[in-house]
Amino acid sequence: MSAVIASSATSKRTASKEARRQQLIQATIQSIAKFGLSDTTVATVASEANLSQGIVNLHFQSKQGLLIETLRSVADEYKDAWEKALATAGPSHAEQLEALVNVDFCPAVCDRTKIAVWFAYWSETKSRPTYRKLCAERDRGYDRKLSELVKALIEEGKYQSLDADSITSGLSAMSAGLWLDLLVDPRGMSRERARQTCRMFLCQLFPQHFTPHAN
Amino acid sequence: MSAVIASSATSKRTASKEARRQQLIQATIQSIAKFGLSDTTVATVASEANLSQGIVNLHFQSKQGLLIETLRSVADEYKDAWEKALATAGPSHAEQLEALVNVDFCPAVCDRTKIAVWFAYWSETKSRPTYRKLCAERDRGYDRKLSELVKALIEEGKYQSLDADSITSGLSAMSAGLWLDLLVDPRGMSRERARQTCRMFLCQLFPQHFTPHAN
Amino acid sequence: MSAVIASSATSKRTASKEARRQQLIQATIQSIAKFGLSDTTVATVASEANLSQGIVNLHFQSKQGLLIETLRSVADEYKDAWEKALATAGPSHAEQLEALVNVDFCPAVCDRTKIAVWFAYWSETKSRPTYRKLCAERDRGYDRKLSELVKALIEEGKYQSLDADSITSGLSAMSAGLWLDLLVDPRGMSRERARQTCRMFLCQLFPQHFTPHAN
Amino acid sequence: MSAVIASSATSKRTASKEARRQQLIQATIQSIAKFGLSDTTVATVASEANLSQGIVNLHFQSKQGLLIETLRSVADEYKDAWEKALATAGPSHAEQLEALVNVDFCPAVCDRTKIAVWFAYWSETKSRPTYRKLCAERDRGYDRKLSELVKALIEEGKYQSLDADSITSGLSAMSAGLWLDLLVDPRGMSRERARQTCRMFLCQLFPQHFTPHAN
DNA sequence: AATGAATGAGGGTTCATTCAT
DNA sequence: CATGAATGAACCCTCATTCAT
Repeated sequence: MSAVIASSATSKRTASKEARRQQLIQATIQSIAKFGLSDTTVATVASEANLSQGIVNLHFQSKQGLLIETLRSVADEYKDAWEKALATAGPSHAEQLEALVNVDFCPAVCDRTKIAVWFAYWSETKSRPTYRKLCAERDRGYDRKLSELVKALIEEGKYQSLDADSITSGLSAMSAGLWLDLLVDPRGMSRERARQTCRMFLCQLFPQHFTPHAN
Repeated sequence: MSAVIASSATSKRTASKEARRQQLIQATIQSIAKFGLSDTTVATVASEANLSQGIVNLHFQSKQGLLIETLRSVADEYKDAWEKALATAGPSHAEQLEALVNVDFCPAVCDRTKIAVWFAYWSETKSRPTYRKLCAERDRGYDRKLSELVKALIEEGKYQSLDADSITSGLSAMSAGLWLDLLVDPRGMSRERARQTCRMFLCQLFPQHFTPHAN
Repeated sequence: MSAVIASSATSKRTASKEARRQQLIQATIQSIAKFGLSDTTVATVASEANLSQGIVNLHFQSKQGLLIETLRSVADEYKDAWEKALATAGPSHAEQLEALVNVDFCPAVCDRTKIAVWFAYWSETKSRPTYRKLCAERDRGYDRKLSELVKALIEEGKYQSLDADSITSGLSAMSAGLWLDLLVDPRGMSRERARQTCRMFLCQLFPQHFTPHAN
Repeated sequence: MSAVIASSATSKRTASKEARRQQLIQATIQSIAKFGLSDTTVATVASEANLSQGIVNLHFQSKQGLLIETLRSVADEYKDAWEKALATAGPSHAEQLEALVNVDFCPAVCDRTKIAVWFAYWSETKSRPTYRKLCAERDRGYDRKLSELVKALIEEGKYQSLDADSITSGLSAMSAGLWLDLLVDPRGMSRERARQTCRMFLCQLFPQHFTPHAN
């Protein structure tokens, strides 16, 4: 579904090239998780990938290029994940909303190394327009979908006291904040606890649609 | 209340020295906000402070020392803020809880440059034990207080369906996530909107204690 | 005989790497001789070698590493020289002793740039244990051999008034002192004069074995 | 006798000034002995003297100035010592020669910190004309006197086989070499052993004038 | 396509020197 | 006189990038 996978269907040479790029992107993710973004150098990436120094500038024009492609890769993967989750989930608005929220805590997406990458880039977003653009794209689609579903649910359930925008912002923020907990204090927070926490709020907000323990 | 202010009352020589340290810490905050942590160099800090390069190693032994003191300063300030807020607020549990939650969105604390600092350090927390320790200290006190108040409110209001731990984690996470929105997308989020978002959730969770529009 | 020459017989890649190391060591010797040890910087060495600054840390981990390898190189060369001299010289004790003493004044060893290196390191020996260790190793073998030969000659010639230890120390010291003269006042002292001076003392000490002008 | 002492007889202010200079020179000697010349900084000197940083540039124009005055001080002291020794010793040539040689191993002169200073400067003599000049002055007088006495003794004792210049150079070099031993390997060499070593050579060279054990 | 030796700009740090106190 | 905070040039070292192999 992603551009990456698509291109692997071309000639062998191109495929090999793409494989190298993926290898380097994965190594970059590992390096950022291990050493942090400031201590991630071309050398740490190459070493993580068991490849030579010069390889990065061969496949990406520069270190900056690699970093951007890495962010794009993580963002693409995220988008693929929630699009797939929505496609797989039941058709009701509640089911769709639950699927969307749960994506943030499924193993494929909610991986500590990937979370490390997200926060690394978010923290530099202010000084790097390119990062912001990529991050914003990620959020735009997700938030729009989330907003749609929240609005639908409110209408459906006549939850008159609820403000859709606040709910959307709040749920989205809660996810991000729980990710932060998973990153900073993995002992105090787990994927499962994080998921339950979100679910609890859904139960309180939409009692007609979500009930405790119903997972 | 903070060590910084207290020490400024000592001898002129010491005060001057402490003033320089504060000046450099403020410059560091500005630099991190402007350029990001990876692009914050001794040169950018010195320039931001309109001082010479050598000054950093004169007052802090190293760049690393300055960065740690900067984090400590922001963390101290945060702690001072919520302790003061609790002391100022009304005595009821609801009032105390509201005060605690609101602190995160008061101008002194919820400043975009300071938020940039928080996320910069959080994102390196995995590879830098010292950062984690300092950040953890910050959260420990706050979270404990938050947890106490949530539990008291649940008991008071007989909110039987609520799980105190989930509420605590969720509220705390929501704050952090809203900060992230303020950092990454300041146009889409404001301090006021963030505060209202949190309040909306409090209203839903504790309808007996919090009602809409009652600022 | 030396490790350097031996290794040049290995693969081209390794040889090239070893050649660079040698080039840098030679440049270091030149720099120390020209500017003194305190004024020898990575820049002066790189410039002397017509290479870039970064090269030193590429082949030696640090400047300190280069300095130590330089001392080791000079010390190894010295050891090779006197071992070879002994192997080449006639078998009699007197011939062996003469060869050993003469080594200190042969062009390969008694080069003003190398002498400059010796004294540079000797003068820092007190504060740098590594230097002392390397220098001590050099002296140990030489002095032991010198001592052996002096003792053998005393026994052979029944020189009852001579104390072997004093002779050994004295001859060894005289060589070092003559090197100093060559370093500090090259106009007032020459290799040849230095050699003759030593020889004169040998004639006086061991009249049966050494006679003037017999060179 | 030295200029330093002489000037201390002037006004109180000047005396105090001179005292500070002496204090700093002594601190410099200590620092060179402790850390080596390359690691001797204005800071180490000031610390050794328990004074503030700026003091060096107050009393000497520059660090270089202090270093030169330090060398001059040690050289002056040395000259004073041997002049005094000659004045005190018996009138015979042999007595004068013995006194001159012994000066190099008397506690006042043959101090390891001072020897460290000598070698520190000698090793930089090639790149620093000023050092060479000061060191040369020291040697000139001493060597001339030594030469005179050796010549007188040769004539007196009809030591026809001896070459005065070689003897002079040899004795002088031996002294320097023994100093080096004292500096580099203080456990293997002592002032007393060094003195005995020189004496042994004198006995062999001038048997009519020097006899063993006649301290 | 891949390597890794080499480069050199720029990083943090040291330190001789200056200067207000 | 003496101090020590402040400066800035120059140090060693790192690292993204280039290039011959």
